Amino acid sequence: MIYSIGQLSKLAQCKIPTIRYYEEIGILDKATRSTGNQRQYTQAHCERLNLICHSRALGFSLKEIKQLIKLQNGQFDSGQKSHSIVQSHLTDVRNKIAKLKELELQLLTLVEQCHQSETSDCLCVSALK
Amino acid sequence: MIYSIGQLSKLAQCKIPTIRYYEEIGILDKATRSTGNQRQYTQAHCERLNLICHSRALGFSLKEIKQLIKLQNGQFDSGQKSHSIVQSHLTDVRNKIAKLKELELQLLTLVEQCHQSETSDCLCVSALK
DNA sequence: CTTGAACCTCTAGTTACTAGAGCTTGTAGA
DNA sequence: TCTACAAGCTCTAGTAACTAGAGGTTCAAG
Repeated sequence: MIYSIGQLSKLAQCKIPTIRYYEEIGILDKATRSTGNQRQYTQAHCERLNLICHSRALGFSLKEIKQLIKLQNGQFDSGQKSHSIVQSHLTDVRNKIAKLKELELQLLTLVEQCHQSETSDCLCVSALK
Repeated sequence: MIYSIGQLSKLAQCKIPTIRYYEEIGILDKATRSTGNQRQYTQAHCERLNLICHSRALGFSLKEIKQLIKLQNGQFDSGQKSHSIVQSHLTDVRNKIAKLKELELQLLTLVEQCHQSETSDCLCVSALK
């Protein structure tokens, strides 16, 4: 299964120039090229790109994402170093989850406020059920 | 309770130039100034800054954060518009939570792999208990 | 008063995209 | 085969969000 950059863009919900950028900086493996010099991506590229984009949307830097990719590829440094990297990411993830749950509660509070401020016009509460 | 920019920086875990940047673009209210022209921040500033920094760390853009702040200040547009903004953010938050939980699982898998690849040197498993 | 830390503004650089110009390739239809 | 349009290419430069450093001022402690 071979994808053009446009197809990959749609699959991974990631803009074409961004994909080129990721390839240029090395976080996404270089694509092979057709005889017309067009990029040819594989399913593995697609999965990698999904990981990158989701992690970016969650606030991880590209540097952090690179670390994760290395670890997922089984490229472990010394046990202690990999351990501290994984541990650090895990702590970060759990902090983000906690913070997002707080934010969720705040947004639900806003729903209530929105309902109270414009009872006749606001469909917030019914829409959330 | 009045804070200098350095104090606020420590409280909110946010760099001084970033605080200045946020004030300049208007996402953080302007501080009053001392007779020596130094910024004087309040507890309210501190709470606002916490919201901004946490939201940034979670991958929200400053534009999105501005929207949230407006809503929290009770500045509602028409009911339909505020509803769709809140709904959109709530959906985003829930998606991020789901994605983070996936990532957490992946990291826990990495813990196992790390353990298997370097059993004698790796303290991952015991450290997580 | 002196000294060093913390503050100020301003300029410019870094990271992470994003847009557009000008060109080539691929594909569908006539 | 030709034409037209969509999708691809590289390159330059701009935007968003910080970040660093220069050169100066203010503050606080000794």
